[in-house]
Amino acid sequence: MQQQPRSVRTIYATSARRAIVDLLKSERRYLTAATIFAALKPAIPKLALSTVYRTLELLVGKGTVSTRAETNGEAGFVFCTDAHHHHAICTACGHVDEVDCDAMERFKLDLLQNQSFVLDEHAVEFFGRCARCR
Amino acid sequence: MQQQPRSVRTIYATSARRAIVDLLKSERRYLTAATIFAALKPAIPKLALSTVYRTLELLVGKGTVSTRAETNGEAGFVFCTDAHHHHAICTACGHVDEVDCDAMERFKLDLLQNQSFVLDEHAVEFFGRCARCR
DNA sequence: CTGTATGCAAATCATTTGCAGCTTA
DNA sequence: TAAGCTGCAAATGATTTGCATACAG
Repeated sequence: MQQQPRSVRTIYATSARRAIVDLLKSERRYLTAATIFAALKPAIPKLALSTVYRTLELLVGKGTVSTRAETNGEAGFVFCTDAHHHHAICTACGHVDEVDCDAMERFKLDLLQNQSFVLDEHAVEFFGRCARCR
Repeated sequence: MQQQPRSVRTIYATSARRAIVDLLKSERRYLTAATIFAALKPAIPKLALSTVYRTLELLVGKGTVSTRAETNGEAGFVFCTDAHHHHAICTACGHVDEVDCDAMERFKLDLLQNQSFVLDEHAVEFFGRCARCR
């Protein structure tokens, strides 16, 4: 079940890619492809929306970016680490923080004891107020 | 911020609606509009996909059905109660169980004490093995 | 130079909508 | 009967893809 090395493909560090990663890194909240495109278009006039989509797909594959479906059907993207974690989303500013898993582990044990459900995977999103907005 | 009573609209119990609800009730796992359509088409030849969508929208509004985005971009729908709860999804059969919130409340307290994050809302999905598939 | 990435425009595909005819209450 | 539904076909809107050209290494 190993990932096949498929003849090493060199990934180029182009200006478009750098710009997209930089934006995601500085924003740290869910952005749609269209939003990213609109934000960078002025600085990079020849940028194409398809390039944004292709770059995001690449980043999600690398684990550098996490994605989720927004309520309106669009996809949102955030910069994040690839370690297992969950998102704490501020309802005031949209800032996305990562939540460590220690508390989650305790919760998992609790769930097993009280509902005898064997927890393998979980997807969690928390909505509340971050330190700055409190 | 109250919901306006908007001149009471009578909701008809049509055969198409009954069929869709019955299917969701008996399956108890995430189904896409297309899947539902394909499953009922043989029995109801004149059924239209748009009717399936319109019915699902109605059910989600009533709280009878819960929806989520599948990985391939389609929307999945499950029958469920309208009380606040979370889903425990069996990775073997896809069966969706509801998880009560007591454990969640304890988790919330834990999160506040250890990461000082004020939890307002949360969206959780658990993946594991249900009693039948264990 | 050579393998990658990009822009552009056209193609997909799930979901939505307008409208005239059909049903339910 | 009237208020709600439904099917049908066409419209929408996000995302994807083919291809010739531009660029990074």
